[in-house]
Amino acid sequence: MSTGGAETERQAWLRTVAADVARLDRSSSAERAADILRRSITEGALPPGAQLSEIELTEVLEVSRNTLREAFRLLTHEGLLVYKLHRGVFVPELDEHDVIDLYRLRRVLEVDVVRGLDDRDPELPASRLEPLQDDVEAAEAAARADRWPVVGTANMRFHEHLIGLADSSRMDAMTGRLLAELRLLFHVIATPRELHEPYIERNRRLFELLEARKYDEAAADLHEYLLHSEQAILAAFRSR
Amino acid sequence: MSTGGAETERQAWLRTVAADVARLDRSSSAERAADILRRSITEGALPPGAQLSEIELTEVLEVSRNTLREAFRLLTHEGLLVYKLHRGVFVPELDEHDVIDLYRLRRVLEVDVVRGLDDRDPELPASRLEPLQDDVEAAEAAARADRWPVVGTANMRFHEHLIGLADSSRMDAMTGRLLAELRLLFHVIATPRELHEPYIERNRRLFELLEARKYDEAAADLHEYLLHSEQAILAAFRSR
DNA sequence: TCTTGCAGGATTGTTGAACAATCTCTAGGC
DNA sequence: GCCTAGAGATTGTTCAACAATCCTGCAAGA
Repeated sequence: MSTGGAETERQAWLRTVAADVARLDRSSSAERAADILRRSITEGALPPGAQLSEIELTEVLEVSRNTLREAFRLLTHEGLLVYKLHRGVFVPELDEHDVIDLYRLRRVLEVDVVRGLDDRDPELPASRLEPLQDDVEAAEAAARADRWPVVGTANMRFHEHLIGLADSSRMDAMTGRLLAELRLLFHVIATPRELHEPYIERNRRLFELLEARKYDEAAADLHEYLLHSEQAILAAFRSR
Repeated sequence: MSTGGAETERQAWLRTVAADVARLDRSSSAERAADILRRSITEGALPPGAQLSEIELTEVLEVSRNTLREAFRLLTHEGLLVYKLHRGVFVPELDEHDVIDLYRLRRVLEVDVVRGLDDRDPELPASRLEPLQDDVEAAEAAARADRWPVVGTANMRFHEHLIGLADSSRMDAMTGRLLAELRLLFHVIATPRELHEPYIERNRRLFELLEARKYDEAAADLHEYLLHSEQAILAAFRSR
């Protein structure tokens, strides 16, 4: 084995270790509290418009008010909570304008990632697509089990992994935020099946196009896909 | 004056008042502290890699540790500070990889905004371009006065206002973050003149293309512009 | 000489209580 | 019925304290 080969291997190992360390380094209390609240919000236990009382949550989460407020700040900057000065924190109520705004950004970012794959194709190993395949299959399995919220989660993860192909930490962060806000919208829609079912098949087709390295075709497909999804949500929104 | 005209005028006024109120309603202590720190960082008083001591800053800013930590959180989510658990907050040290990442996002967002102006052209009043013109002229004036950091600020504001044409609050937020991080990069570069001078002229050309509603041409120009800027920063970065 | 292990000091993480500022809601006056 | 005033509740901010963790320097051993 050459020295160069050993060096890159060592670098790769160092990277995995660094990732592990970063995972262990979670700021504990505040972030743990934020994790619990995040799940409560994205899973709909805390509906849009709900107010989060400080004293109540300090008891439930067993953290001090200061730490709880730090958790609030974290979630505020993820778009999952909004502060109203001297009135408290609330789960935001998004409207049609937000749908349009969110989807505009999704289209810009996701389509650009797919289109950009052309340039970096040679260095993109096929294994990078595996997470996408897993997500597609997870969605299909959940659909067979009639578990539509799970389908929604798998579909979201598909798009997260899609963005991940760009190797851009900032795009990942932005996408995480966008998808979290999108989840907020889902909860005002009563029919999760109609909302998620069509995209199982579309995600599979998109995955197959990527696998075949037909990136331009995939980008065009994705663009139309997101327009379709936006219209579906807007329609559901208006008729509620 | 027609009723419709008066109505939009009134709406515009309401918007400015709302903005003023929002400015007064700032969460005071924490955000005020964050404002001061933000300036210190973006203007280079706190160089990349510097650690921010809590006890020291509580004395300087005259706020409690808790409030200061809240200010830290705010700046952390703007990308201007990074937390290291049990070690403190630091001004991040960006590298070439970050330059590439930042510029990739700038290109995607800014070019898309300009290209998208085509669709909403009829409803885009010419007055919307005024802030851009002001920025161009501010940069030109500052250049004549040989004040290159001011030129840099004006150039940045030009791009902020450019994104503002999209009327997307989320794009505005993202751009604010991206440009703040970009400022961080500028401070490792010793020659502000070479860094900012070429773009005064390019911004003016871009503005004139927008004024002439040649959006496709403007988008192509902007794309090439950002590639050029990225290369300039990368070059300055490597030869430091 | 270099590494390893161990205090000691310094800094951050978290808590709880306290008070000031602001909002909400109810009661009373017109 | 509508407006105003004040009580009560909630948030904004501070302070002091303690626990947990990190960094530094020094001594012991290979």
